[in-house]
Amino acid sequence: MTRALTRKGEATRARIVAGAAAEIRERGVDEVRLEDVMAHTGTSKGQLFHYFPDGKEELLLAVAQHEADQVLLDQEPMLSNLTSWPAWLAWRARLVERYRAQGVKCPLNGLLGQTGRRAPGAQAIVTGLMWRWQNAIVEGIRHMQSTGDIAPDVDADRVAAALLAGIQGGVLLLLSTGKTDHLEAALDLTIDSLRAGARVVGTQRRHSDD
Amino acid sequence: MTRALTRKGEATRARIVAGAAAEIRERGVDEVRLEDVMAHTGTSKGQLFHYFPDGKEELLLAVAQHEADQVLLDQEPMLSNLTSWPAWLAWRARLVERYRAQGVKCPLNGLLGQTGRRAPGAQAIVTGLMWRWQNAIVEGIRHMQSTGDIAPDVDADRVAAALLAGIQGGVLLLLSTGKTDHLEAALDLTIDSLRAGARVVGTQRRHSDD
DNA sequence: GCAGAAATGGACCCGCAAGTCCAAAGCACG
DNA sequence: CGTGCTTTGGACTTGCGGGTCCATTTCTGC
Repeated sequence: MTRALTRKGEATRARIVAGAAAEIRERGVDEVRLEDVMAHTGTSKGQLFHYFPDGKEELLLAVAQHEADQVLLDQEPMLSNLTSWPAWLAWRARLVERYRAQGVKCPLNGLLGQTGRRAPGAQAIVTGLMWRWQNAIVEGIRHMQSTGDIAPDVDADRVAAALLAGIQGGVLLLLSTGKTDHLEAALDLTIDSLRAGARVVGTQRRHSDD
Repeated sequence: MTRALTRKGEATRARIVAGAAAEIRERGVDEVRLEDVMAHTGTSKGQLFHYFPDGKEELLLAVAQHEADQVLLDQEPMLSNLTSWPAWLAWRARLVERYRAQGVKCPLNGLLGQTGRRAPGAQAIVTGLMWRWQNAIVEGIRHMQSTGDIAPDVDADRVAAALLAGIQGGVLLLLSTGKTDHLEAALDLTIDSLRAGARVVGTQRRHSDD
């Protein structure tokens, strides 16, 4: 079913997705008309329906996937290298900085609340994003456990779940309060508890087997 | 500008709000047409615009306020009486139970993401809700500090902010995963850290390195 | 029971934006 | 170069749904 796309066609398609994503980030899903996308990307209605035969729904899905990928990309290379406390702090800083800059214009907002209802596939995209996100955090915790920086009895999955929840909620609250206070508090308290855990365990230890 | 409302009128108005709220919870804001509300509440278009002269926007605002109040009411009397560890646990249980039952049908979803864009006032409603919510938590922490159950050097505002973020994120994740794992993890880890704090106080120095 | 106001019903209007259609232009490759 | 595709442009259709309007009924106070 993949239609033959020439290089030119592919470029146009990408331009549409990127433009639509920008527009949506700026003004919200249900404020963006196909006409806006056309104007903003210099395309015609014929093109839109040529590249997205199922219309708006298909376009929105493509945008959602694009934005989901972007969310994780924006955290790299920190997110994939949570291998020391400075690395964790750098990641924390990047997150706060990114969302502070972004302010109210949140892709997640559109992704989950709005796109979610219309396109059934959007749900899957969000779930996938969260899954990848949490996985990266779990990896980080496990690695820190392997170096003895985090106590081995810490439940990596559980803490990662709580941390991810804190981040999501922090961003959500950023949307209504305009402040990053909640995000920072959630990040700091969770990370602190991870650090404290290593000490409290008492035995500063290397660990290879379990 | 409060129009004179007879008892009957007031009842009708309330019926509209409650019916619209239910409908929206069930199917999402932008899937609900005025016509659906009419059918579901047994009212006519004339009535809708009689009680909500500004149309859908005004109705949505009323629904938002209604739902926001409900969110807090559902946590009572626990939320206002976080005066012992059993009380905290009861509150935790109520939250999890409530959201588990509610599943995907989340008023917040509609409130923030969707209503938020359209109605400027909706933002204020959400902010108000969060403010009241967090305040109640702060009160709880302060009370526990006054009884010595929580260490006095705990920053109540900060922990409450983190906890609220965890809850919101947990609910958000419930929407895409269908599981309450994140919500429970966030609640438990934060509450645990509050309990642990009491014991550790004095012996364990807080790290404040930079 | 009789003003006057509130409550109700529902027909109608109207604009908007998604989606359709086709004709024309561009391009690829033999 | 010419055949058949992808690509592009834009006019047109269409349905949906919010909002308007007014006629009718019901209620309230006197």
